[in-house]
Amino acid sequence: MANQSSRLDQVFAALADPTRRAIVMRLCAGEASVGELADPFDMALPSFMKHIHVLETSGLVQSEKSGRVRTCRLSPDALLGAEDWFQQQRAIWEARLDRFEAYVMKLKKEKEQAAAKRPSRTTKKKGS
Amino acid sequence: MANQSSRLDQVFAALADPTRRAIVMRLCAGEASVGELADPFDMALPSFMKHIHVLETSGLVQSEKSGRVRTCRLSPDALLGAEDWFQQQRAIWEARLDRFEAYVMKLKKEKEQAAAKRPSRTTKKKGS
DNA sequence: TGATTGGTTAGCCATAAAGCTAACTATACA
DNA sequence: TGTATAGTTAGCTTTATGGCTAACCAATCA
Repeated sequence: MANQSSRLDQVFAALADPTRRAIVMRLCAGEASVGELADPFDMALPSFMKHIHVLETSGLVQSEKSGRVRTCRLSPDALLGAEDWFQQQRAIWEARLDRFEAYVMKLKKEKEQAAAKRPSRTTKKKGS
Repeated sequence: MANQSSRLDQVFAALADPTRRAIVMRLCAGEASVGELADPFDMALPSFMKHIHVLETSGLVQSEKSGRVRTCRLSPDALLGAEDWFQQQRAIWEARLDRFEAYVMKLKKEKEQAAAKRPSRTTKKKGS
């Protein structure tokens, strides 16, 4: 029934295509008509329009038509939303690295203390 | 012939699926076996393994098998690569905003100067 | 008014994606 | 040695994606 697919799903899916990434990059530099956007691509217009539509339903791009020309512009919110996702993951990842480092330091310290007590067992496993 | 699809394509495509994002999030907290990863999902193992494989060919995840259990870990490089892409776009976008702001300021200044010369035309268009 | 331009709709096709079941391999445990 | 566990392979189905052509509006321009 439902086309249950989150905003992030749509944004990442939109950005998974090189044509669409190129469009986004182009629009970062300023708004443009469909024709201008399509020009560099060796692709039939209807195919190209599908990409525009994907970008639009993902929320990355907005457009409006005046006269017979449709002007597209970037809507940076969706882009920032996706960027946030990365930063959250990185925060978790880095926290984990910190914990890992703390763990390694603890191991190291224990090992040093053990070595201080029994100075001859430094390289051996199974000392018990 | 060639399966010409860039690393960024693959990373974004991998992240476009909520199951795979969840796996990445889980792996941010530390490595895990396929079984542990699959547990929260109501999905047959072969289907789940496909997701792992997608993540692996995208470079986001690495895994190795010891005995009969395969352990997966995040490889943060690909994640950082994608994050970079956003930051580059944002840099372009912000530079453009700066230029736009400069342009608006210039317009404003010109308008003020025009108003100083002909004080009664402030709201009208087509003054020529 | 008639032709051009800019975009849109409709519909087709090939391939890829995401899920399933069934059957199999190989390690580990009893 | 036999059984349970952890993945894996093979093969099937349904739906989504990315491309095309052909035909069709609706503004502009001559």
